[in-house]
Amino acid sequence: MIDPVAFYKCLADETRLKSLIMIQLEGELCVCELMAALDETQPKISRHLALLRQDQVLLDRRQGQWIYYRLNPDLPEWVKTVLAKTAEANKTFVANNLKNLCRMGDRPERKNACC
Amino acid sequence: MIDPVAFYKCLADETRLKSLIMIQLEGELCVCELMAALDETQPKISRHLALLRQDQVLLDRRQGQWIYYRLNPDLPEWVKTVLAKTAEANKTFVANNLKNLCRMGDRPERKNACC
DNA sequence: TTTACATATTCGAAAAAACATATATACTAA
DNA sequence: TTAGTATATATGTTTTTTCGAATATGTAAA
Repeated sequence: MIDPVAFYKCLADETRLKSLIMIQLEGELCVCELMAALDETQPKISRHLALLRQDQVLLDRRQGQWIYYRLNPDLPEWVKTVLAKTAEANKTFVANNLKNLCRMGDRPERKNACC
Repeated sequence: MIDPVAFYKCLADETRLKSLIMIQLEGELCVCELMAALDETQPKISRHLALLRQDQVLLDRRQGQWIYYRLNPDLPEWVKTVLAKTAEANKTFVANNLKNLCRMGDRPERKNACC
């Protein structure tokens, strides 16, 4: 059960919507990757992700020093559809941000520093 | 072209989201019908509908003293999908409001007074 | 043209959301 | 243990949103 108004408040902010779209497209992202892609401060990203986690839209997982966020697979079907369609139809909205996205998983030589 | 953040701000308020869902389900509703269904004041309904009109989500049409609001048929496909899925999946969210909905079109004997 | 009804808009106050800054926690490697 | 990196949270402030109340506009009927 999810409150539709609360869900849409999650999407009604540029930082959160871009984070969600990029996570939808990439599968999983950590805070420092989002900081680099969105060019925003750490507390700002962290605060918005905390909100998405509290509303059960995202799940988090720690791996070493990093905390990765992903979509909650138990979301209702209609919510998954909304998120998928939104990401698919708004790739240009995050195009410049995706350019600045460096995936740490793609660079195992960097064991101890983010982007 | 529609700004996805602005679009989701439209959905991020109980009055607006319920209005949109009911309009999606009913096809077209006027202000006084929404007032009765949502049990809210006239300026409040009117103000929220004005916002939805400004953002091109709704179109309005005057018929006599009443102004009917309907979905803008020229919205992008992904937006229409989001609205349709949201309405379909959240009928219980507006169930009590639909109970209080009196469609003036169904009562042609009332030529000069709303619900 | 007066009266009633439907809707829109304005304006100031209240509530909510977002922010920057500072600080706390947690993990890693030396 | 210490230093460095990543993330979270607390706090006070600013911005945005929402609201109620009053008022204005437009239509219809008498």
